[in-house]
Amino acid sequence: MAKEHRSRRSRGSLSQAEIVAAAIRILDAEGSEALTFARLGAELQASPTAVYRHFASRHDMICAISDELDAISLAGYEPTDDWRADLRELAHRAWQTANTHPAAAAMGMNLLTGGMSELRAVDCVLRALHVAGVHGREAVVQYQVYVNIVLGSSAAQGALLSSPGLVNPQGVWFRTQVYAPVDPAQYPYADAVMSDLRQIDPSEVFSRTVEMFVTSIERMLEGRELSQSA
Amino acid sequence: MAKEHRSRRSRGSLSQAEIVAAAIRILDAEGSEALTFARLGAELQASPTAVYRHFASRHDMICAISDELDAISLAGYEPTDDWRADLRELAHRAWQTANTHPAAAAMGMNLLTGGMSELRAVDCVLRALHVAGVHGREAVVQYQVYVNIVLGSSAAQGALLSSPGLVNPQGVWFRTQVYAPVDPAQYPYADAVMSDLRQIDPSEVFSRTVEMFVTSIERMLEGRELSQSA
DNA sequence: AAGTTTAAGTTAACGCCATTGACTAAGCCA
DNA sequence: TGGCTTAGTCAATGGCGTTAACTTAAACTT
Repeated sequence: MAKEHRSRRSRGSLSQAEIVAAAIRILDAEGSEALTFARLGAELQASPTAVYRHFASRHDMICAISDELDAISLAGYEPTDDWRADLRELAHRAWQTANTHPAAAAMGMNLLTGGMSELRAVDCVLRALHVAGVHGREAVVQYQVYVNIVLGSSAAQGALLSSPGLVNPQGVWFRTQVYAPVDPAQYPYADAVMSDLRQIDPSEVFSRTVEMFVTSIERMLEGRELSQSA
Repeated sequence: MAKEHRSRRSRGSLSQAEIVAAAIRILDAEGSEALTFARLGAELQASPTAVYRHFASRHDMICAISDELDAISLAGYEPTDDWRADLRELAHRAWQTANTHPAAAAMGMNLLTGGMSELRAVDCVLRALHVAGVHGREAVVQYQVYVNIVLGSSAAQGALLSSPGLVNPQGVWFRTQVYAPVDPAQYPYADAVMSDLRQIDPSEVFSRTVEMFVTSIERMLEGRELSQSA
């Protein structure tokens, strides 16, 4: 029963990058509740408090994790001349990341990380808008709409996938707590489509949302041409 | 220094409704970190653990708070025959609630509460879509898009308003942590609009997003008419 | 109305967690 | 080689959600 003595990690063997990688491993395998300093220490084969030499607080670490999600999403991305394809691609990448690392996405994807990868992501979206012909203040507003939509939906997807009890074996979602003794006639519209509600494909909803955005940009550009020719 | 003895609360004097009301009061005044069982007990002038007679866990209580946010948003809402106005009105109400109770909104607005008010909200949105002429599976998908957008944006707004250090005295947002030593030339598009980024009006972004949704429904209906006349 | 039952409110405790301060030793520079 | 800096470690702390056992007042029974 003697506590197994761990050899002290050599000086400089830890880094923010390694800690973030370990954290994501834990989140993927055991969910958001498992991400504690104790568990992190075990994963790193280091003292639980060693992390504090690299992050000021848990929140700081989570921001770094979130920024790493941005980095993962952008890895290998190359801008093109097709702004539609770029906006779809960037959205798709965020969505993919949320599906690959749901707990991490639920935890940090709607946070402002203040990190380099987030800045790069901002730049990529703004570039696509610029290529489309959206500039200045308008670009910033549209950027914010896009980010809200893409990151909001992705974070929600992460939460859905990583919260046990919300997803059944077939992978479709349902409500844990049934709307108890309610008169169905009181909520006829909800009642009528209850069965459909359980069978929504989240990725279809997401791509619809993204298409909605792309179309709205197209419309804006069309409107601009009209007013120019007038 | 003797501990002030509180007279025991009489037997049925606590209720889920009163607890939720107290919780929202605390969240509004002191932010999400202040919502502890101890603080809640003080607010209710009751034992911290008394809450457990009414909610199975903290998470259950938060779901109830979230459902109350739905109730607040819907209070006084009356459906009309104008589906556009109804969708705007419902979105505006959620947004208003997020601005009035930011910490509560940040905490629970993208949760599935399983409560009655959520069900009523679902019914209201589906009704508006039905009036518009969107039914069945299509209605469910559009409903989900709408909910993701409205609740996602509102929850993000709540998080923004309730996280200290993200909002300056003038009310416009900025990043706490500046993107440290980065070559501006590496992210030219982000760099070019940095000053604009700090001056976005979130409510403008929100109404743009809602208009985008309404317009996309209109377009869908137009397309439907075209294919019918063909 | 008296006795019984039930459960809401209380009390005290437990275990987990993030965080801190003091300690240790490994790499670095003079 | 010897001191200095600091990453890694250890031990302790305070706050938190949660639980079990206890109290007591309302409600039910006959």
